[in-house]
Amino acid sequence: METREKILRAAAEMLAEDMAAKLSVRAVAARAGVSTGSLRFHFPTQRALQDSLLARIYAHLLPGDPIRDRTLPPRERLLNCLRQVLAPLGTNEDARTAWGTMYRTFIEPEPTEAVRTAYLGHEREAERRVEHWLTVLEEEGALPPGDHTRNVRFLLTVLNGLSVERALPTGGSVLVAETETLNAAVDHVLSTRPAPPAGPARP
Amino acid sequence: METREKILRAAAEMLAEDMAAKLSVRAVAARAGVSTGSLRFHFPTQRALQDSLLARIYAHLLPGDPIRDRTLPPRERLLNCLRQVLAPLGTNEDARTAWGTMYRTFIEPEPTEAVRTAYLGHEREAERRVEHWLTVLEEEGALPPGDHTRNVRFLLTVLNGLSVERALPTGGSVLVAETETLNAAVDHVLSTRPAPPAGPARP
DNA sequence: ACCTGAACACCGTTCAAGT
DNA sequence: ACCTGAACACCGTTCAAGT
Repeated sequence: METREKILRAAAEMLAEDMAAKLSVRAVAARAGVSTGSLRFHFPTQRALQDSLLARIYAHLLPGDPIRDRTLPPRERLLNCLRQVLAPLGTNEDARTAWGTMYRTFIEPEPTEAVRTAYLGHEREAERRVEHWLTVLEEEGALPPGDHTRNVRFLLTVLNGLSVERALPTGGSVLVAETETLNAAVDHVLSTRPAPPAGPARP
Repeated sequence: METREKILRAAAEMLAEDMAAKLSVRAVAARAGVSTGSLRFHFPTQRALQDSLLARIYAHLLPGDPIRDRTLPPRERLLNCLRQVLAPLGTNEDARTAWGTMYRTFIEPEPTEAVRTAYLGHEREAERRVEHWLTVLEEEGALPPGDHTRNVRFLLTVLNGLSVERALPTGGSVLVAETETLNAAVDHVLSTRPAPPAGPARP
């Protein structure tokens, strides 16, 4: 087996055993049975390793890419992408247990460096996905060119809010409220021009 | 000046010069002109230092009753109101324990009728608050008259998202990301006319 | 082209020792 | 009670040297 693959598998194993595993150069290299230098040869930076790993995991977890479906208008496509993030959460019971593991893994324990970097890995992967969608829409001209990080953060926060609301007790229909809020968020993103290179706040 | 104060100021300066400054033990200690041991004496952990710093910044940032303060433009007032919701959550440690009780109270247990109504009470109270703000802005003409429930739900979802993000491990500065997202949300609300009586989506 | 492992410059935290 | 600075156990990255 190629070294690169050995490294990725070793890292994946460690992550499977503990969602918040440390994944340091030396730990992964030792587990894979290679040297730190070799690991660095294949993954020039620690972040590169984590990104490759999470990208692989997420790819295996949810295929399909509604953003490229040109038969639908941009708004509907972005909406579908966002829905695809929420879908695996389920509703009620499912969402509650999903949030249970989320809570126990990343909120309840002391935010040690291990926990922190594990979470930040997931966060970066999520950012990359949303960024991808916005980039596609930008290429089509549905979104003005520029820096999207502001909009990415905004959408991720909305998704976070909606996902906890799925786990919380609910009054009426979650789904209509969710759709309305998603619509509002997408509206906002599709009607703002991206931020200029610098500046503290306010588009 | 007391050492503790010197340390906090040194850290504040460094953060002022560069929002993404490193704030390592040695860097801050050197800047403050104290030893690393002394810094550890006043702030038992690096996180303790960051928490004290952020607490001070937020405290300095938040005055009282913001929505009626006609000296500020509507946007800033609504922004301050939203911040005032997030403020008592605290950051890091505080936010984590706050979310702990939230989780154990409303998510973990079976959503019995008792749990449900208890939560819905809180939710309605939050809705009433936000509704109040939007009504004030409507009376001033900053917001077109009509039904605000859509916008209320939207803002509450954003607040939910931001509040979990406070409890989750954090990468860079919570402050700037939070401010930008709040700005985006307020922008959206202040630039939409309220929805007509019925219809599935899209203003 | 791939791999090794020592070396470098950093971390945060601990702790005996001073005042 | 406060402060010092060395020491410890870790990082991620670099790089001359090997195959």
